[in-house]
Amino acid sequence: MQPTESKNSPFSEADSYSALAPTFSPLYQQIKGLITQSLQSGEWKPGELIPSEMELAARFKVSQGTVRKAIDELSAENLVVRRQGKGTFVATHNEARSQFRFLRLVPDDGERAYPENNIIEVRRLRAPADVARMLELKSGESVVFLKRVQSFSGVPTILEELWLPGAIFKGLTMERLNEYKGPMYALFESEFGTHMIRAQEQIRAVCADQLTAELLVVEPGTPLLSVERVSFTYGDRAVELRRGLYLTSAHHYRNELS
Amino acid sequence: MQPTESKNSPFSEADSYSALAPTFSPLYQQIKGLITQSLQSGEWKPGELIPSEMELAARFKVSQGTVRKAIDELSAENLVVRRQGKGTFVATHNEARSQFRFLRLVPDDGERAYPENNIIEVRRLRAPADVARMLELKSGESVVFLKRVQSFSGVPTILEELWLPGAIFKGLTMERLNEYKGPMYALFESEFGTHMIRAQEQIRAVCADQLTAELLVVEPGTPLLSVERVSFTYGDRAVELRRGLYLTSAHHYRNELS
DNA sequence: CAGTGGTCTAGACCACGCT
DNA sequence: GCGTGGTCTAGACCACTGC
Repeated sequence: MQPTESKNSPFSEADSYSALAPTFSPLYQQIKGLITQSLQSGEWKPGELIPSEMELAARFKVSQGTVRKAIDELSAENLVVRRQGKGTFVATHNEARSQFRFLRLVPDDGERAYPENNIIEVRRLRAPADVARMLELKSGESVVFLKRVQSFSGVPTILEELWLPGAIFKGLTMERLNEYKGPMYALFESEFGTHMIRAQEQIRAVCADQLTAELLVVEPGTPLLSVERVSFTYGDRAVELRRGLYLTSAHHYRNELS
Repeated sequence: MQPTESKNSPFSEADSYSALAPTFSPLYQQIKGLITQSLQSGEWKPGELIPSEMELAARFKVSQGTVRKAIDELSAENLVVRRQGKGTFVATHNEARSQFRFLRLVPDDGERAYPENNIIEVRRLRAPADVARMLELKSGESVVFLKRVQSFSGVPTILEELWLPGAIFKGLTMERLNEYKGPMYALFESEFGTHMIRAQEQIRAVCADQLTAELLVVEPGTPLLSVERVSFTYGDRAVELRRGLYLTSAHHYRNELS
């Protein structure tokens, strides 16, 4: 293992492969890249134990400290989880710990609880232009469309539409979805091998139209939070577009700025 | 410099000060705490250069690597900024780099630009109960109340009310505020010695009431984003309460989930 | 007890910014 | 050329987990 350009190791003897490559990146970044590749390729699946720091150091022929720094960053990005005395695990949505990771709507008072799920509609259709653009597909390619209402202790609060690339989410059925209690990302991960690592949201205020009002059992015109989300899996591939309408009379969207 | 409990250094000879202290924290965390104290006390002011890693290592009698790890975390928390070849600086809001750090409203298309500021009202008054609670004051203590409209290329978009502890923000006047172009936090920092390090927001959708509609030049009933923010300075002291109403017809609140 | 991640040290060299 | 932070290594010991 060598830096992409120039000698970097204290023991580099032969700097004879003099550089053409203009890009330099530190060793630990390259290690991080290699580990990420293994995550992406499925060599280690979500929830599994990855090799110990010593083993990885041996595999890549670098010191343990270098592997450590690579894993530190992966851990900071929530791609892996370290557990002292046990090892390092691939991050998963199938854990109590990550139930609320992507759910920012919290009750104004009272305990946080995961909402009930009510699937209204599941269809396969051709991607409209805007959806295709967001999901990095060609317009007209197959997508899975999904509509659902989520309720907190019986009160309908979130109306959501999802678009997913048809190629990845082939066998997605309403039955499969209704069995599930927790976050949909847990199902996406275990059933379709697609683990979400980050997402980007655009938030607006809108008024409920007629249909929305009926589904959320509010007056038409009620102000709602419009949340449009694009989610990404390994390698920053966009694999989900979500458009949600949140009722914020007893909940709020919480955000931490730093 | 020693860990709070038990020997930790490879060279610790005398472990005769056998522990009563039940709490253990790593050396680098303690160093981090000491550096934070110096930041809080104003030993190094925003924008200033702090001592080099070698100097700090000598001061605290630890290795450079330990100081490095402490500063790494402070840097990750945006309390300091490292610049290779120059040194480590105390983070400041008086920099182009941090203009948009706490402003999450971005235009749907076009370049990001800092909005114009229009102060409507500045008053000293006694803290209402809810405000006092949020700012960790006693009900009735003096606060500065501030109301303003912010416009993007002439279009009024944000209506905001601020409450600030009167004890800290004594000489805050409308003139002072109107001179300023950039983020208010830059002024708070240089004029009142209060540097904001993080904030927490609660977001809802609401409808514009009569007065709001006039100030934002929209129809009453227009849906708006309600953003309530509490900001904190060193030591997690709450020092600002902000209630904003954002017009989201040409802008959106952007958020990154990870 | 062995194995894992977590902390700490010491020393080397690299990349960068300035003078 | 010097001083800064950035990278890399090697080796020691600590804290936690599970056999």
